[in-house]
Amino acid sequence: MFFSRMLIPTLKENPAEAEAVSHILLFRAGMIRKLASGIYNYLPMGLRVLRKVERIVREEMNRAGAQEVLLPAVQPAELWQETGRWQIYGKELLRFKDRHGRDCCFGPTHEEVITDLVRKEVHSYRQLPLNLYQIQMKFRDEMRPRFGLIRGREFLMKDGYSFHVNEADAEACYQDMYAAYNRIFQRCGLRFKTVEADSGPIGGSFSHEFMVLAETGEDLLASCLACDYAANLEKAEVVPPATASGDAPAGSGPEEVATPDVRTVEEVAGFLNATPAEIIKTLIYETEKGPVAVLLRGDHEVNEVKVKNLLAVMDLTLAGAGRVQELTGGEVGFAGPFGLNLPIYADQAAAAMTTAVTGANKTGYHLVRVNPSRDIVMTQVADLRAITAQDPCPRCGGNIEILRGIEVGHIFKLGLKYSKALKATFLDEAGQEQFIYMGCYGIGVSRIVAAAIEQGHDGQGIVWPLALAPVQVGLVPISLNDQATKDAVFSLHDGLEKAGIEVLLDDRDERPGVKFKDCDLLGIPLRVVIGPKTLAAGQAEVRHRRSGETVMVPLGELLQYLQGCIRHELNEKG
RNA sequence: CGGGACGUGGCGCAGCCUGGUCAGCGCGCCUGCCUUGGGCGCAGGAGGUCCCCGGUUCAAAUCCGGGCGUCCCGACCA
Repeated sequence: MFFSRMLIPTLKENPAEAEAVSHILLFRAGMIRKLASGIYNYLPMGLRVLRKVERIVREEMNRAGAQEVLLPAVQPAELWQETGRWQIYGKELLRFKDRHGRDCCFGPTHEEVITDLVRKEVHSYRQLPLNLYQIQMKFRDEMRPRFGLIRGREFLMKDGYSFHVNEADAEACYQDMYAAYNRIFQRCGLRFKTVEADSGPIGGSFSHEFMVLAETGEDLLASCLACDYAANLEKAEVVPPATASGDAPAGSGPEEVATPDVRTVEEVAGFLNATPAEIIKTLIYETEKGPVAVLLRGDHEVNEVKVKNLLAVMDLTLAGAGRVQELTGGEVGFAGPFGLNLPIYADQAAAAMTTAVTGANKTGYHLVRVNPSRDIVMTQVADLRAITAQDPCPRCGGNIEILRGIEVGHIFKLGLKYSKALKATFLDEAGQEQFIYMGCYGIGVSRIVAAAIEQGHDGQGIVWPLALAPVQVGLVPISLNDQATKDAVFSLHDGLEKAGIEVLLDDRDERPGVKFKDCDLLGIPLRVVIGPKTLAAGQAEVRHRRSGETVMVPLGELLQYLQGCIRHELNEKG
């Protein structure tokens, strides 16, 4: 591969519109270009990386017994109406009409299509189980695409669906996929964490997400330092407080105190000379089942997913200022659990407090010396807050650390949701008609490209894991005007290619400095420099991108040396 | 969808407040010379509906109104 003939438009300056490192570097390295918000062109080098990820995913999926298919990107509305998602999905679903006026959408996911295929072709338990996957462009009309490839509207995804005669069989498949996913991300050379995830309204006993660890990740996860427990923050259980609740505080009951213009937890704490942990905050939420109040200790954060799951609601929104006034009688900042005509859900930590400060539902007033178990009528006490680094691990009691990650994979059991909606059934051994049990497994292929950069970069540019690099070796001649150098470098290029090594020869009429900069920016793992001086010594200089380490290698041993580096690097990752 | 910002040669920006003298700078690109171990130097050159529409004005990149696009924060996310 010759640099001079490739479309690799590298840039010296950062693009104004990019903020995330991966976005900036993909852009500067000439790997992607934006066509519209959240929609990108992949240029040759970017596409090569994407293909590398695809290839690893394919190999491991196939190895795990899955079969590749390719489903249509454009789907008819009828299927979505059958599952009811045509109505539910919202504006994220890109809808349009064909020339006949039929409603269509660009597929954001393919449960409908795959289930339709299977219901038509599978009728007997003898045909099951079946594990089908595809690697395909999806389109989700995100309200806010961001961070380049991390959250685009159009993105490449591997989505797989499995079909089973029963839940036990689905679970076995889930375990296979779990193992396959771990192999995939390992082979991609990523530092990642497998975490328990919220399975959402679809239910199912478990769900896992695969998170690439990066400071810039959009997701938070809790990970135990002592055992292997790790969970998405949305999911991580909080251990109930050890102190027994119900001890009445010494002295009298709730007392109203004037707290003019004191609204936030911090303000209340400061004003009453208390700590946030001695305050109960009352959040008023709107749901499709009506408004509710949620009680939390002042220093804790609500976990809305837990609240949603407890209430079994889809919509959960903090009430606006007007509604709060209407429902509590006080302005925002003075809501409390007394005299509310609402169901009250208390987090277990709030419920266990012995003496607390709450709002008085009257602007300018709070109540002190509140004992929740004695004074507050609580509809239900539950785990409703987000875990913190101060909480113990719910499994072993060890210390928890909170990490950031980028979700690159998600597996979960779908159960019968789609097979019931679409009537996908089979006849079992007894001739009984049964619904097919399903599983679902996704990988954000294009997102992995970006995630790898978020995790692998330095001041000079991208630092690819060898398995994902667009090419393995960058070959840089110091001067092409020197005939000996020119000859050496071209024959070396051919030799390496023949040996199956991916090499990019920088044959441009540029100064060495320019080539070094671009080589670093592109993140090519191994750089071979040939110049009159090294040539005279019968050697080549090999530089490792990640470590910056430079070694002189005799020309005769170069191929072997490079092969050794590549093999070592790839094998180490499984 | 709420909040904030931006839109000027391919890219990054200045100019706008205080209308004219303003279309400019750096990078990139083209030609030539020179140079060749970390984005070199010199000389010459090409390239712009100043996002769009409308208004104010003798005069608009600049002021006003509307629209479109893009980015950032938030909400949202099988």
